[in-house]
Amino acid sequence: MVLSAITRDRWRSNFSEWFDWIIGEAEVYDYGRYPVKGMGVWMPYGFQIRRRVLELVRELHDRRGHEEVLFPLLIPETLLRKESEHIRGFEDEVYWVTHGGLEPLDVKLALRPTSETNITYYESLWIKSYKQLPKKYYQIVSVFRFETKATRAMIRLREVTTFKEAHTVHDSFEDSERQVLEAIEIYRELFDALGIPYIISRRPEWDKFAGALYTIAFDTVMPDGRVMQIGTAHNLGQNFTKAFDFKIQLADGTLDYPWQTSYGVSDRVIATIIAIHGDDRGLVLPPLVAPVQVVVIPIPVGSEEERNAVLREARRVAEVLRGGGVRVNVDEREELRPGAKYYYWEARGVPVRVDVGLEEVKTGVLTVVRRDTLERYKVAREELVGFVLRLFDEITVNIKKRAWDYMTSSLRRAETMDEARRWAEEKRGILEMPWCSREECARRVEEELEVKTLGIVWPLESAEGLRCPVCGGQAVTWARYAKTY
RNA sequence: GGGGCCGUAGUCUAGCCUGGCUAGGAUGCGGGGCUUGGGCCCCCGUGAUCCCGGGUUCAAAUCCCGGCGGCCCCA
Repeated sequence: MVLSAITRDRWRSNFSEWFDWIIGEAEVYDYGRYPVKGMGVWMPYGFQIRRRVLELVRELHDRRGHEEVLFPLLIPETLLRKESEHIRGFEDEVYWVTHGGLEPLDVKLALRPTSETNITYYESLWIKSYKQLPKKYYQIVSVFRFETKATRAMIRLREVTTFKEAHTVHDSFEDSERQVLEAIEIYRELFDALGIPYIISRRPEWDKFAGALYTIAFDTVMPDGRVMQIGTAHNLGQNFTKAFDFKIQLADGTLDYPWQTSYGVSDRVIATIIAIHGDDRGLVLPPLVAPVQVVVIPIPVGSEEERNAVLREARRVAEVLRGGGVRVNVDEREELRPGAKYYYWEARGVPVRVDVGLEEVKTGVLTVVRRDTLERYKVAREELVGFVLRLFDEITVNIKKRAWDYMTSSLRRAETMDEARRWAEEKRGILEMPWCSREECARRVEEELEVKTLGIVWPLESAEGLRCPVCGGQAVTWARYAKTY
């Protein structure tokens, strides 16, 4: 019974290939053969992971007074064009419905790329008074973007099937600022619960959401060292309410345009769970979102009677676990040998496995194996539930720590371009450098190091006393750079 | 935006350059036997309009053109 430790060679050195392999192998997402570019299919196992993640997302929003709604998929061109910055940002990647049957439409209809416009329109109908505020809506829907760059399974899609977008309305700028902080808190809690590490940046002016005052973004580092945006929060100011002539009555009786925020996460959260926690054998799922938390593998040997005893014990073990609130599955398939089942469930990232053979039947001591480290434990049946529940916590803590360690190790600070160039040769992770706040200087860094500007450290960190490594001027803040998805 | 590689059973792949046999193998799937503590083995069977459209040719998976789709690198 030789047990090799986990490896992450393929995961690390050939991440792209690994990712495409595992989403198919684990039956999460079928991508690459739907006859429309950039669109894939959630398979049953993947759908269950997605559902658990969405349960968490809903809970985090509901708990803070958000109300779930559902708006139409089609947005008339007239509505989408109301806010000029907004449409300018999206114009070249909107899908348009131009015909109804054979009849050309008078007004083209957009497949929503995001829903600020049609939601603001309805808010202007529903909300009349400051007494109704703050108002927090959210919906979880498909959005469409005609990506011109290469599309990627779950990461860069033309149909993003899991877009949670929250939209809020406030009677003052201050309250909208408070709301941005709440959005950040929600996403912190979300990512913390999933063990996903992140950094928070304020996006540069030239990369903020089209129509926003500013954008705060969550990024994480993928195994290949590239950085991926996993969540954003925007303060929309009064840009959309003005464009829609949406006024409310304030406490002092005057009329004014309310303030808005919006914030979103997508399929990329699920892609990140897969990417960040995985290893060469496949997925490693946090118990919180694992469709199957424990798989029981019967090992039937010996006589008919002995084999039945093993099966009975396996089922009993599963019942005991179910009684403890654990999602458990007994793999009774006869056509597969135990070894094949181990590989099967490991690829799917089931957090804990329990083996039941003749030995376990005789002694009442079970063999428990954890997915994240593949460590084995011998556990008396009476202690199983408590042990497994504690093990869930341990796994959650362990994979989170492992992920954060990786993230932290991929963060570098440099104060000169020479240092930065040395960093760029590795091309892994995130670079932080003092910045004078001039776009020109950040652009120079982008060009020379072949990176993108993620933005500035949030919350704001002063770089007073330091020099901008590009122009030599007074630095104001720390800027972040990385190769991005 | 620019460049490169690729598309053959459910999946992976050989064949393509140098056109010509029944498109070969692995895996999967169905049946049978033997097994079962880390992907067992053996036998039988099954499964492909060679991505789509057009062209060249006596003959196209193979060569040419166009489209659709996937992957990688660079801006």
